This record gives sequence, structure tokens and C-alpha cells, in this order.
Amino acid sequence: MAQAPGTPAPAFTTLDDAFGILRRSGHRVSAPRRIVLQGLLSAGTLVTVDELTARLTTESTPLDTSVVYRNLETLEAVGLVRHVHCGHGPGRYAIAAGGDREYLACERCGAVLEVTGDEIEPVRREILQRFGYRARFTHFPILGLCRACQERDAA
Amino acid sequence: MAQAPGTPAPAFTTLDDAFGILRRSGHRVSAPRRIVLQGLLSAGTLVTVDELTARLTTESTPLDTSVVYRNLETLEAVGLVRHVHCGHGPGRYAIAAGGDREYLACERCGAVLEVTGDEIEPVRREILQRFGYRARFTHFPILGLCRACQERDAA
DNA sequence: CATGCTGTTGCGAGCGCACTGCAGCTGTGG
DNA sequence: CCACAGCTGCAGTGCGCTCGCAACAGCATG
Repeated sequence: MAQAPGTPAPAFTTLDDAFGILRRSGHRVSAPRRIVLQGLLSAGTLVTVDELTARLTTESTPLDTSVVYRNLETLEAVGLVRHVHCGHGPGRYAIAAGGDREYLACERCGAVLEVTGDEIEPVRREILQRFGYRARFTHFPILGLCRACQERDAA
Repeated sequence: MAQAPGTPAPAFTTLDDAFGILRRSGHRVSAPRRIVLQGLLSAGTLVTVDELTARLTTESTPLDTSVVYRNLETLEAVGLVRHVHCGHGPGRYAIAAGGDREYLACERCGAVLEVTGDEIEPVRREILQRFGYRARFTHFPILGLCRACQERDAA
């Protein structure tokens, strides 16, 4: 239920919405910021900073990875973006559209399944009952084998 | 049920047992190897490479971190050691005593709860039923808040 | 529309963790 | 005791991410 640390879920629909949210929280709407947000929106899925930077650099002006990192951090702080760490390797970012999401990732093929807090609640309840831990898979997903990789294993 | 990738569970009881296992799998029992294994055994809990190196360097001869990494890798390959990644930060290593273990880690205080595969099976079953993923928490734990930190939050 | 404050950029440097290459050394089976 | 893998020790590399700082540019304000 709770969103990323100390942030409401804005659920913006247009880029201008997002820019408004940024301004209202005391941030500026700079060119790199616009580009990053737009790039993330058009990517649609989880992307790494390098992927995002590469994609956005070819399409327009050069873009520094440190700037991308800083912007993603800012965007995440106001709730427009979230990111997840799937096993080793770099973090993956996405637009925070609507409520919170929890993740399952495949250790073999890298597939990431995104589910809502409600869908995963029974799992969390099971864990809480048995071990007393209040689990969150918003930032560090459940890792394992997806169905396809299990079937590939069976063969 | 399955142990770390492609390895039986040796369940050694003494250091000499462990050395025998090493030799039988075509590895040598060198001084650093002995020291690392002994250090890990006497640590009792999950330790990082840096902690282990520091602890073992003061007690004896200098020890290179790359050697420690390589030895831990070898020891893990023969099933004497395992390691887990709790959130950000370095991996944590422990003696692989007996069957496989799965982990829950607290994002706030860093506490790590170690449970058996059997204990966590109901959780895995729930996940498999609902999402088709065969989850493993042997290498990447369930992250969340431990009981103590939840109570601290409530207050 | 001009001004100034302050958040942001761009660039280099740096950090933590982990891994690699290689020459020289050493445990081990014969 | 010997020879030959396997291992050590050291320096160096790579990746993901962060920081410092001077120059720049949104944005509120007059």
C-alpha cells in the first residue's frame, strides 16, 4: 500500500502534468529533465541508465549519465519514477504510473513480471505470518525462474 | 531442495573433512584457503569479503582480497560455502553447513533471518500458484522489515 | 522585460565492489 | 623427490554509481 519512501502517488497522465508536479515541488523543468522523462515514457518498460542515455543521446543532444542519474533521483523523489534492482547488474527505471508495483524477475532470462500490491498481498501475508517480516518487492523483486524457463529446463 | 548451481551438499563437520572434500575435487589445500575457511567457520555468521580479509589479516599474514574472492568462489563451487546479496552493498558469505538455506533480510537494520527450504516452501508454493515463478531466496533474499523494525516504526 | 536567486548542468574525478592477467611459487600425486 | 597443475600476490580493469565545482539557465519577482 505504501508508496516509495515518503512520497504520494501522483498518477499523472500527460507530460505537462508531470512538469506541473515537478514545479509544484520546487524543481525546475530543464531540458535534460524533459528529455529523460519523455524517454522513459516512450520506452514503456524498465530501462537501465545506460540504455536510456544511449537512446536519448542519439535522438538529440549529448546527455551525461550523471545528469540522468540525478534526474531519475529527483523524479523518483517526487513519485514520477521508480526503479528496481534485479539480481546483479544495473538498476532499471520506469515511469511510476498509478499505484505501487511489485516485481518478480527471472534469474535466467531476465524477464520481469510487474504485479500490483493487491495481487501479491497473499504472499506477503504468508511471509508475515511465518517469519514476522513485512516483505516488499517494490525495489528488490522476487527472484526465481519464470514459467518459460522452467519448461525449457524440463525439456 | 536443489543446492546452489550444480553442487551436492557435503555437510562437513571438521576442518579436515572440508580439506578432504577440497582435495577430492582436485583442489589444493593452501595456506590462504585454510585461513579463509577457518575464518569463515569461526565467524559463525554472514560476513563480507572485506570483514573477513580484515579479520584474517590482523590475526596472521597479509591476505589479498582477490585471493579471498577466488577462494570463496572455489569453496562455493565445491559446496562448502554460500553467499547472499542483501540489497545494496557487498555480498555476504557463510559456511554451507548442511542443506540449503533461504534468507530474509531487513532493509532497515540489516538483520538476516536464515530459514530452511522446507520452512519457506509454503511461500514458494503461493508464488508459483499465483504468478508461475519458481522463487529462490538462497542468493537474493526476501527483503522487508523485521519484526523489531516494524515495532520501532509503530512507536 | 530585466534582474537575481538558486537549482541544474556538464565534466572530470573518485569510490566501492568485484574480477582478471600474469609471473613466480607451492601443494600434490606419482 | 620431482614435475606439473593449481594457486598466490600484485597491479590493473571494469562497472555502477556518486561527488565537487564552476558555469549556466529556469523561474519568481519587481
